[in-house]
Amino acid sequence: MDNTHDTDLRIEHSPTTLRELAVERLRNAIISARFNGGDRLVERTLCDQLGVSRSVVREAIRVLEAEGLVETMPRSGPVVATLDWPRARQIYDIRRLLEADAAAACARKADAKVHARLQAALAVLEVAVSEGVASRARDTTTAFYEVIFTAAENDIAWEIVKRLNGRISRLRALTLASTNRRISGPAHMARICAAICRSDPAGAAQAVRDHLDDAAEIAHTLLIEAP
Amino acid sequence: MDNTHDTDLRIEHSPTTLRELAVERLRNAIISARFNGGDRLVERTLCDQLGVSRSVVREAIRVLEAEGLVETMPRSGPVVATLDWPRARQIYDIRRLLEADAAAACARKADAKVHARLQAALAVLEVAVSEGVASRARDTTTAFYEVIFTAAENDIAWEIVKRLNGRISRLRALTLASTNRRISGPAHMARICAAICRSDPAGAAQAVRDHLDDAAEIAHTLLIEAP
DNA sequence: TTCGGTATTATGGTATACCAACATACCAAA
DNA sequence: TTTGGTATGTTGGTATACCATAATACCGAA
Repeated sequence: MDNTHDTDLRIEHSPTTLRELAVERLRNAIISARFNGGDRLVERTLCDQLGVSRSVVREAIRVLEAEGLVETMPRSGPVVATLDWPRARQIYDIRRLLEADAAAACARKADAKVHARLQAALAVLEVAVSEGVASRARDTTTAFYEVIFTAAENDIAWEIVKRLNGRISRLRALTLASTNRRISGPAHMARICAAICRSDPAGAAQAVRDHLDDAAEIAHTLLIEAP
Repeated sequence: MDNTHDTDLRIEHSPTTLRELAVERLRNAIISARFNGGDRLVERTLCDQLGVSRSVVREAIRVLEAEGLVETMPRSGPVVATLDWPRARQIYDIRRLLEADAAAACARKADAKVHARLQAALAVLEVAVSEGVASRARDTTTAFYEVIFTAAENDIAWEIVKRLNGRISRLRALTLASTNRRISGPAHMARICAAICRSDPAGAAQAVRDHLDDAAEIAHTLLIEAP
């Protein structure tokens, strides 16, 4: 009996708790605009809606607070976070810094496998955007960037970016799909992909910055002109 | 009766919940190394130590998990997060990006009041470091950076940086106080302060990067050579 | 009709109870 | 001594109870 690979028999059972399910369900409800910015999140109502006890709801709210999706104000309990332009601007600024850095690192480190993965993600993304379903466009873009951050070995930055994206999720869906752009969302991604695949860190970083400059400009228009 | 400043009479009473107190107490216990990386955080034990019910403890743990100070593994409950060099490296990388950007923005935006505030914070910091109490050095450095981020109007980035600093808190105290540096911690801060006060964005950003390069190198030494 | 006082309801904060799952201790048999 | 089976203890996950506070409704007096 060869015991060299004992770890192959290890049972890795990670039970999903109600809390985790509640977090995910609420997060999606917020991101998909089922709950809008400023909406009260009343614990007992959420209990009814989710079919769980208040303990679970409260802990889930703590998690979502930490993600910036929920704000708890004194005397009025948790509400869905609102987003104004100054905050959105900050989020785009931070993303620009972190995503450009990750793209550059990815361009330096990526091998042929990563290139293939990135190109596959781009293809899926292009289909999703052309189909015009905002949530699909957003999810496939997230997957595209995940390839980049994973290859860049920046999982902490990726966690931060994901959270920031959660906070601007409605904006993001709109800006990705926006048709009044000089360069479409997918075309921006294609430029990022091309720069990474020719191992051009500076070009990749610049392509990311271009994309985010564009997205931020659209977000600004959406937030300032249609409050 | 002039009602122009009705808001001056507004009572802004924000009650501090047990949860908030528990979060703060636990966070400090982790940051100050009373709990070390890998230590089990057993709920019922924490209840006894903190003198609160399990509800409060559980919600506090959810918050600290979100900050990255606590990790909950399947089947073994929450433990204090450990820190290895790859993760520390990422944290220093992200800080470098965000802090350099904030310093540059601060250098562009700061007026004489901000300069004075920054210089005052630097003076306090220098005293604290010379006194050799690590927690004081850390807190005063945090205050120094808070002036910068506030002036840069980057409160979201500041939240992120604070959290990241929490995760490397023990390292941070050691690197700030480290005496085997070509340029001391306070001297680095003085360079940052000087660049900001002469309104030199590029110089400020570079001074921050120099500081963080130095700190990361020391952290690397500490983590790799003394595991 | 307006206003003040009181009663009622809603809600968040906190404590406690219950249960399932896992870990550990103990004991008897081989 | 080793091993298997059982009992016991520990612990996290979840549900529920209780309480204080704030908000709202209601009613009577001016």
